[in-house]
Amino acid sequence: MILYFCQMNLPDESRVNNHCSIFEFEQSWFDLLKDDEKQLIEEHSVSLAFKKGETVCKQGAFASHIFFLEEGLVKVYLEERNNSLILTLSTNHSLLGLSSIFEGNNKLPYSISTYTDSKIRMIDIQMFKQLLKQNSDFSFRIINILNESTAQIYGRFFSLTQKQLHGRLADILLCMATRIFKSKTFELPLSRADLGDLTGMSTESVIRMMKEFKDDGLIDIQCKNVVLLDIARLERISNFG
Amino acid sequence: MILYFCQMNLPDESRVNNHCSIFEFEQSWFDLLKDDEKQLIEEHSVSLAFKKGETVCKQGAFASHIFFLEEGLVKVYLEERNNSLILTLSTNHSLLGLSSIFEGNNKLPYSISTYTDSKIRMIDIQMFKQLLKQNSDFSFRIINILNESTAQIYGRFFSLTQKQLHGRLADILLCMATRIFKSKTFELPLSRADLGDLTGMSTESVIRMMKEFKDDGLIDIQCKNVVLLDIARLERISNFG
DNA sequence: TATAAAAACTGACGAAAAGCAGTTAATTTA
DNA sequence: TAAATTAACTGCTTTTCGTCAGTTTTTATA
Repeated sequence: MILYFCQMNLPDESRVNNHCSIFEFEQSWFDLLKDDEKQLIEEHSVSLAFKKGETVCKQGAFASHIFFLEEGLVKVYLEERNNSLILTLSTNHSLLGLSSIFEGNNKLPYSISTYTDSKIRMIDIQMFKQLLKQNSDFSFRIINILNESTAQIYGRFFSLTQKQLHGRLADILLCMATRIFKSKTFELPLSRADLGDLTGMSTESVIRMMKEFKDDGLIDIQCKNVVLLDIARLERISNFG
Repeated sequence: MILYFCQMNLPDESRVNNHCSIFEFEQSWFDLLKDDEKQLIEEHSVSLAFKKGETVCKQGAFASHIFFLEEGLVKVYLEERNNSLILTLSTNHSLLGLSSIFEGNNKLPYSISTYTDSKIRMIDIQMFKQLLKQNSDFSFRIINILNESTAQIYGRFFSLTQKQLHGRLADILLCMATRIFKSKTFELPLSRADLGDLTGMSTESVIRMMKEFKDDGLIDIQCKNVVLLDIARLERISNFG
């Protein structure tokens, strides 16, 4: 039985929250700025259109912008030698690249690339820092955003280091359903290799585990189309590890 | 040959930085406060003495304080079921518990406990938030501190998920030498089990790897006393994975 | 629409690392 | 200072998971 665009009977966010890789802001930071500050942002930023699969910024490059994801889906990832680790997926209205606001080091700590066609506003980092220094309501909000993101990273850190493949895959599937697509049914924008980078496992293992989940009636997959069939059991797998 | 308190011929910080679990602030945040704000901090905080091994705060509890580690060595860690994962070790002058400055959630995201007798100033979190909202130089500095800590977590995240035991152990040993003890020779304050929680490996594996390193002439250990003998090779192991 | 290229998938194999059960050594504590 | 408890260590077994070497399917490109 495949449900299309089912009424969401989705897991309780607060429980999934912790092991989730997706990063979404409801908070509006822009509204905290004064009119002249808003204008400054507009003047010192441009909105660019990126195609699916394009690189937005490269780890190690000098940080020149803060990125505001107006629309799209992107991955934030570390790359070193042949290994790559996805830190978070980010959707609409995320503020990215905040980690480069660090006086000691002006290099980007991660790379960002798009999964779908995306619109990204690139905000001059010097100007952004200036606003942080002059508007404390704004910077307090940014601290909140940073802390939310840190909490997510902690959850993923725990998931990837303490759970085994079953748990990690369950985590990521639940996360996608609740956080990105807000539906039990969705079309995966990531390749199996990307799922591997996201869960810290090999591409082959991703495929094997997905097949196992399918055989067990937990999910249904046809290539990119995923349906979560038994969320309660997926949650148990996620919690059990 | 065992060197005691050798002149440090220690690895280049910038290279080790990334995979390091230790967290140390040179930056002074207190000086950015105005006199009356400093006074507020003093009035709304107490300095407590913790014995070795004591718990400072528990994950999941309501966050009521920011912790300033005036003296000592502590671990910041996640605990869930029987698993535990050390996020960072922190030494003198670290500001801890900043992650709980998050409007949406006032629960502590991690636990903290001491390795050595420690002096910790507990600062009322409401007052701390108040200062952040009114003093943007101060909150900008806090953003810097948060970002430094995030960068460290990323490095550890990468290390624990992409490297195997050799690399992870090398990472942590180099890190201790450069960051905590600032000497090739040091007395380990952590048990083998703690090293396991820090490197994401079992206690037995820690012991086995340490023995292997010893047999290979990389380090010398006698129970708690550690000497790094071949730092260049340890770095190669760290980089190679 | 044919061809090339990239993803998805499969099965066999082996390496890495955890778990177990027990011993020895080092600390506590009575 | 002896007994009890905890930590460190060892060898063996088992599990997990990655690697390799393919085939099949899908997608992109000429």
